[in-house]
Amino acid sequence: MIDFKGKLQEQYGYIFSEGLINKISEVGIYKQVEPQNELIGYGEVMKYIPLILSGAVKIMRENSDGKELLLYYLEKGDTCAFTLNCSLGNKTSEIRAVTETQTEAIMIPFHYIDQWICEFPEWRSFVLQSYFYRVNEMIDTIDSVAFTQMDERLWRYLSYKAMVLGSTHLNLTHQTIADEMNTSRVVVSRLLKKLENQGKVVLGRNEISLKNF
DNA sequence: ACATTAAGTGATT
DNA sequence: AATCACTTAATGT
Repeated sequence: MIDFKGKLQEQYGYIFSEGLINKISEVGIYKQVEPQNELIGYGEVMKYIPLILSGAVKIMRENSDGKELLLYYLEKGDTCAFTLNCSLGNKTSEIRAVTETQTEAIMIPFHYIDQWICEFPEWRSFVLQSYFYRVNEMIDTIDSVAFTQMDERLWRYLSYKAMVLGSTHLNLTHQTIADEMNTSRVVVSRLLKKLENQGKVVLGRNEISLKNF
């Protein structure tokens, strides 16, 4: 077995007690996933909850005709509120999770969630906090989708992406952006052109660089 | 050289 | 802001 305890300590040591860290290293399964791999599909049953050690996982909502919307990213130190939601409620996944970069995670069999809530107070607050945090983040995205103009939405999307990936240089097509924002490619192209004229981005084929960031 | 894919643009709803 | 229809540019084979 790979020794992931050090990484666990590094990422979660400041919230979790020694006892909990030990417990996690015992029952957790270390996984390294390449970019663009689907972790959870729509309607699947979750058997594990992930603790992210490094990398980024994008969480998307999808409707029946394959239209998608990016909800948020999971980063190091995060866990997925939706997984908690469907594990505790014994439901299938309402979302799709795809790795954006190479990602390291520890998968914990879901029945420990409940158990540890009683045993470890810091686990309970961790679970509650990630719930709280996601609810807030989702309210932000709802606001953005419902009340914000496309140009600003696009700028926020690019900024967020740059933040998560830790780079102002993004490699993606206008079509991909359109899909993730659930709009059309033409609109994205036009707005990107506008941003370029404002000096906020530099465009290339398959690439976008953010300026004054 | 040709086909394919990404991006740019005017006109219409 | 979305869709259509078409052009132009970049890339793969």
